[in-house]
Amino acid sequence: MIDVKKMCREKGLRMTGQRNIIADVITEMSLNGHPDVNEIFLNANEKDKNISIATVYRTVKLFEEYGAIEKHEFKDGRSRYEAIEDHHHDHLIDIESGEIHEFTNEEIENIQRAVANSLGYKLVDHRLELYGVKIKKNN
Amino acid sequence: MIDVKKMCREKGLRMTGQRNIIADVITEMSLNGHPDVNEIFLNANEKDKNISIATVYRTVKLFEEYGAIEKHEFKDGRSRYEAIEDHHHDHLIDIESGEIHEFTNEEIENIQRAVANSLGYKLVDHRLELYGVKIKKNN
DNA sequence: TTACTTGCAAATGCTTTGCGAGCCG
DNA sequence: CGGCTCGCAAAGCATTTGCAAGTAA
Repeated sequence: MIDVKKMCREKGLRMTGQRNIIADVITEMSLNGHPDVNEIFLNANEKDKNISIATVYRTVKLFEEYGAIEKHEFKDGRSRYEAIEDHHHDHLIDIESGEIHEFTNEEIENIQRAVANSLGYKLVDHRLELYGVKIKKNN
Repeated sequence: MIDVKKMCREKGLRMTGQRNIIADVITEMSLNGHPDVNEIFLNANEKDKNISIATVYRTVKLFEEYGAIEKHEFKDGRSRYEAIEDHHHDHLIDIESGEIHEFTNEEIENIQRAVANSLGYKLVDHRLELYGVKIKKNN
């Protein structure tokens, strides 16, 4: 996983107290999840009462523009974020629990590129989300 | 493409004047696009001034629940709809023009199912969108 | 110092909903 | 008739933004 604070600082983003805390919170929460803005806000605000949700919105947008975090819009309506990881991956969402699993599949990536080309396009972005229910073993 | 009006009627949905018009409009517009609620509203309202946007929202939700139309939420923020087609397909969106192309790829479908299974899940839904830019021939 | 940031509250944009009137079966 | 629908306007929700005060470099 990349270092959000470091990357932003190196790219010239002014790192304020709020931004540092928000970067820490996102990094931390990315370890086991894909937090939405409100969850990020709650955690950040706990560490510094002087952080508003407007700042969280402005900051995640900046971090995303600086290529330090990634935004996802799954079917639950809100935007979720995670620190950029070293390798690209897609997601499988448990529609019963909301649990999110990551997976990588090079084959799908290749076919996507081929499909885009066959339609006369250069693939610049994509979205692949699987929605499923846990398979129960004993029945 | 399925017959929206017929399917809803057969499944017992009360077909009012407004619903019939909205069904017609969506069927028509599905022939060459993926209209959003406002576009559907503008067309429907033209045929019958007595159709409000609230009714369009309520109606597309119903049609979707009755399995007659499909809802898509691409990265442009609003919901887009299209009459259900005979064969499943995914979409490639031209990020410059907004143009939407449909494609089918059985291989990707199979891999998705396999990936879900390998994670212990039964695939019940998925979302695959490609975003690209047109390849220009002469340069 | 000086441009960039922030918190607050107001404004957005899309979508949903309460309510009383109207319509379908 | 009786419940389902409708239009209207108000309400919701997530997100954005104007502004005056505060802050990093």
